[in-house]
Amino acid sequence: MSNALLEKLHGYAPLAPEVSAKLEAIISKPRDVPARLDLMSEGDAPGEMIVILEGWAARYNILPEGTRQISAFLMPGDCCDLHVSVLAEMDHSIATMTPARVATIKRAELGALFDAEPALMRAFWWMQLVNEATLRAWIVSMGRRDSLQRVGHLMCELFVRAERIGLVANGQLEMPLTQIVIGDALGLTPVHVNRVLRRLRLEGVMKIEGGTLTIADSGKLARITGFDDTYLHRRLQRAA
Amino acid sequence: MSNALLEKLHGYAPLAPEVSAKLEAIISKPRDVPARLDLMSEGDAPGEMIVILEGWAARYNILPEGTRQISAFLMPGDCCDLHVSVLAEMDHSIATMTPARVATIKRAELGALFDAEPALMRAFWWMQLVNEATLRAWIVSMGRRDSLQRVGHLMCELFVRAERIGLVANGQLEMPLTQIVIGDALGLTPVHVNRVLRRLRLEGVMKIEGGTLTIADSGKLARITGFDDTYLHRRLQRAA
DNA sequence: CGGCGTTTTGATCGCTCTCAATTTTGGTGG
DNA sequence: CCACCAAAATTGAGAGCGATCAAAACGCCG
Repeated sequence: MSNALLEKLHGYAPLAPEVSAKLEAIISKPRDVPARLDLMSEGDAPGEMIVILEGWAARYNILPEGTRQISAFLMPGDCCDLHVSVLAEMDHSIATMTPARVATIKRAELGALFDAEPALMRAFWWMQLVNEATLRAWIVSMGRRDSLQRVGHLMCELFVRAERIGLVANGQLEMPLTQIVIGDALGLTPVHVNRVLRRLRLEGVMKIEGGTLTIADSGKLARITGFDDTYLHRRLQRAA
Repeated sequence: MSNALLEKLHGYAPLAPEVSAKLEAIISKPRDVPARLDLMSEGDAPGEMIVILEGWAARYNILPEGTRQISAFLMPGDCCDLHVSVLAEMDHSIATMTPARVATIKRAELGALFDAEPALMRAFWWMQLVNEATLRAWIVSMGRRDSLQRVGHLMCELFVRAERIGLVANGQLEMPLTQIVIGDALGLTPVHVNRVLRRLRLEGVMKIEGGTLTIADSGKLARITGFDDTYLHRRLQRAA
């Protein structure tokens, strides 16, 4: 409850209380950051690992033509680069999409804790695997789904992820992403995102209204978009 | 020389001879597999880690409509899922694109070796990071580049990767991918891939002829596609 | 209340898909 | 070595999805 990261890891693989406590001990004091702030910039030497505790962020690249492509959304409990610190410099940037609360973990301390607590390392590995699977799902969307399916699929993903961390209430999710941002994530223009959202709304599938996402007919939405949430919550193998 | 994986790891972070030897010791005897064979299928419980020693493979998903989306190409030295074995089942398939020679490593043995040789684990981590960066670059291409840039960018990536493992001779690369496969990777129809390749050929930028890729004007190609190879070969940080 | 960014809607353009047919290539068996 | 076959490459014509350009309405924050 007190920490979105702990909660998330726990959801992957139950952690002993003393392990949670050890992890909590090396997480820095949270700090608040405003919306639209770069947490890490392309070209930076990666420093400490950043954890999102509240709010949303996104990984993105700016192309020579000035267009932006978002390749991932980060929600509470997500980490900005578990092991990027072995690299010399970032190949993309990460910015907050909303005001956010973040904390940091020193890589050396996390590494030491991994050595002491293999279960923790396994939990982080799983998190990393889910991230990778999400990247692949993104590629599938961009390559083989039309605009209606793309928008719907992304909303399905965000909804399921939000649900898992307790951000969904009454079947509704606070949706801080503008249509511009959604377009930057899906390779669409904001104008077209708008038309797609209207279509989904008029067909009674889902709507974004007043900054709130409501999925009216999840069955129909899943059918339209081909959404299959298994890539987000695969179970751990029984034995090591 | 004897093993593409060792060679690749060595390129990332020089390994002591005895470490290489230990790794080599747990790699199974290579076996030959024909082209278009699934090495792993979606839904399978992941077993041992597979290493490509010769030939090309690809990760892919089949969508409900029957279309295929490829999300990665695997070349000699690449691994089919370093840590996927913590998951219950594969969320995608991997198939050979050419006749190939592969070997396997038992996860438990690799894990034990990681514990004994941190440098080896770091090398594998780096490999994993490059894979992730490649996925992100793929997303950027799909979202923000037109067909000409997409095809050119993919060829740049494959060329650089092939170069690094000694597959390029006289500025030429044996290119086993059909236009159908290229289309499945880039979200384009084979017909359009064909037209794009013709344009690139007529403009004297690059050509695929007789199963061989030749980059005639790499500067022009990089300019057209916005290719920046830093995501493929970032240097390790000096100190831990 | 003013201003700016976002959302919304309309009209038109163009890149890529679709459908279709032909040519070329590579592999196989006689 | 040649005939044959299937798969891949190539080219053409036309359609459609999403982009672009433009403008108006809305909402939020100072």
